Amino acid sequence: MQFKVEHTDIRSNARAGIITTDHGTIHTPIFMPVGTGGSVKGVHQTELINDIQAEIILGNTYHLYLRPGIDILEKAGGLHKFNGFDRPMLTDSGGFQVFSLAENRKLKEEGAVFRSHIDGSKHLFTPENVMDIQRSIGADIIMAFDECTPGDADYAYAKKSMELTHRWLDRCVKRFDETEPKYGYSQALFPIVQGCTFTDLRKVSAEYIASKNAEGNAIGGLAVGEPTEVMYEMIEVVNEILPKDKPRYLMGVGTPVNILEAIERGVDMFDCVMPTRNGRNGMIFTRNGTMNMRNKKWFDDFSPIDAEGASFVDKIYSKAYLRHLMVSQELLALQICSIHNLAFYLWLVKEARKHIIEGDFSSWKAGMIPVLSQRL
RNA sequence: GGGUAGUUACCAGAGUGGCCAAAUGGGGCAGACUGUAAAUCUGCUGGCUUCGCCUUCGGUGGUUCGAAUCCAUCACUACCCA
Repeated sequence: MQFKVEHTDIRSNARAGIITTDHGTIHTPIFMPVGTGGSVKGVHQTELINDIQAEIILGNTYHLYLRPGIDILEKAGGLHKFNGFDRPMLTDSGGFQVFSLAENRKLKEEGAVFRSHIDGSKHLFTPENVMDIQRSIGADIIMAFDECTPGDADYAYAKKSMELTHRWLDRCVKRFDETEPKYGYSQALFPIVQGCTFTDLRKVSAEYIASKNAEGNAIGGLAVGEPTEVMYEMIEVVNEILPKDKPRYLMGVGTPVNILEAIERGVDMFDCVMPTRNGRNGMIFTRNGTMNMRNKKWFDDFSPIDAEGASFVDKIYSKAYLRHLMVSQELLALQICSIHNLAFYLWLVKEARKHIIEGDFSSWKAGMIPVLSQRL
């Protein structure tokens, strides 16, 4: 994997770059649609490529390990072969599940003992086997196994948790270096900064992560309950330290506004379930604000879903029709909303990139922020 | 023509003397959702000048301190017998 910064904004830390992987190039800043179980829910590969123009998507170690299981993925020849997406992919390590499945897991130095959300069976994730699993899944970018510290953790817990993540990182790196890719193309390992909402911990963590000299670096443990302003502050603190010549990935974020704010602070990569999950729940993001497609007010609005939208669904379907589909619980509603939202997110980062290159990112962003959070 | 069962809020359907503005489900309205245990979850859903008041349980008239609940009668619906 290679990364090249093409342009850096004059007034901010925003930058435009290119990541090159064996499965193709990624133009940053980029948004990565989340396909936890090997599929971006409700969206075909052709739509991802042609309509949404996704350059990279995510998968999740925890979910893929539980189902279909690593044997099947190896037999398939890796996730790319299995799901038919021939572009770059990234797998999360399962670290987030250590956080989100908190009631069903136990943390130890060795790793995390989980109970499967599918059948209740017990499993152990260690930095070593998580590396092995991600070798078998075969994503282009794989993530270190971390503990995603809750946003409201106290200092003592946050410190302990961060230190555990660092020790786990060392073990991840060791195992990663000892092993080879399984399918003939290279994989990059990204470590993850933790430290919760504490500036000094974030600094310590960023320095530690930077010292690993990885091909890219991630910021984790944000947008997990802390105030938005604190999240921005943490991004600033961390990006001050993380190397400029490596891509920075802000994990799990976020709203369109969050993304522009983070781009301004030097983040290059994003992923979030929001466009797909909220989409399935009837929320549509547009460059003019958001709409709840279940609301009565759309019932006789026959205008296109999004007249300025980037995707084909925006023009061929009306708001009234989409509301009807949503209210009727038609599967097509979920697909339309997911495709629209992902296309919008990809449009947003592409537009940001364009303005970074053209040199007017800050003023463009300043104009977008108030509009994006409007409620239509 | 005779018999039986029934008629409850937008719909379906509990409730059979006071704790009933009335369970539950659906529908409707609104909100939430940030490295996906999420096509999910949470509120509200008779009216009002909302610590209270008013109007509702097919219609009307009774019994009772008190009725969606008991009685009479009328109307309608379903099924059964002719």
